[in-house]
Amino acid sequence: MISEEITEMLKSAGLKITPQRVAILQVLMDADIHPTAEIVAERLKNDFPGISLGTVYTTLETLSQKKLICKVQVDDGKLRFDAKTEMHHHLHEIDTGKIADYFDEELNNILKQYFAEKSIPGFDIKDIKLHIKGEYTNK
Amino acid sequence: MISEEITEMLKSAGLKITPQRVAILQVLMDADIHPTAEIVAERLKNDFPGISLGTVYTTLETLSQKKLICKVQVDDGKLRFDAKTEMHHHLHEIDTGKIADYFDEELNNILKQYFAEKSIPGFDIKDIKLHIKGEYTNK
DNA sequence: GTGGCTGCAAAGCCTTTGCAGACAT
DNA sequence: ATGTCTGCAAAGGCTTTGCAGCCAC
Repeated sequence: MISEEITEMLKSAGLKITPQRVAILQVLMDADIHPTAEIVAERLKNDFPGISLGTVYTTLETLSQKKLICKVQVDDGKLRFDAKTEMHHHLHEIDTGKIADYFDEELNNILKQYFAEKSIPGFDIKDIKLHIKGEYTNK
Repeated sequence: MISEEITEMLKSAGLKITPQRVAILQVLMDADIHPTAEIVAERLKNDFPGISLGTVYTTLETLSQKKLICKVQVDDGKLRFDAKTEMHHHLHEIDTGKIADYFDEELNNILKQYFAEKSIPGFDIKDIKLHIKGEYTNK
């Protein structure tokens, strides 16, 4: 994603544009996996040698509150972050604890249709995410 | 669940039968929500005034390794535990952070059939769990 | 110029670990 | 009898908080 789009995202969320925030969002959007705060800080070390881990934490929290990113948690106890906002699902690799994104439009349609017909009494669904646990067979 | 069944579960997992372990499993199985270690300890205070929080943690970890219970995590950063072993799903109430179980055999069948036909390349699925986020409308 | 943001350090909280005594088998 | 388990306390790791100086606006 190009820097101007990121700037625009921050601006429309009512946040000041700082180099750190732009860089943190950039890292998250380019990330293959769902990084922890520490991983984000690590990847910023080249461009921002002086960046503070505390700032990364607070920035991620801020972005999360503004709904620009999401928090993700698995059973390893560390908080991870996700810049994807479209409906998607997660593949948990049991051995390594890694989480990959899983996009499946056909599945989304099945789920939407299912819950359109059969709603859960008294519960208003905002989001559905599949957590698919398993392991890679050959690699 | 009656105490003899719990004893049997522990025995077949190769664990020694101690009053603490039986009580912890009992609490988890009777729990309406998914308790944290602290909540479990709290509920045990009546019957085991001297029980240690550390013991609760280590016991829950042991039970989890023996697959008698599962770890559950949401975005509040606390580890929670679940004694349900059948396939089921979770309703996250956004406001309160509470997690309720959601059983739906019809949905399970749809998911099983879907992934039987359309497998994910190179990925061997062990478990599928829906995390349904939303809020209760009227209560 | 002003309010918000960063960096740093300290504190906080949840969880794990180490060890001595106690217990289940 | 012995190997495991409990309780306690200390340590550990991740995250939050407080504050002074700095920066975007």
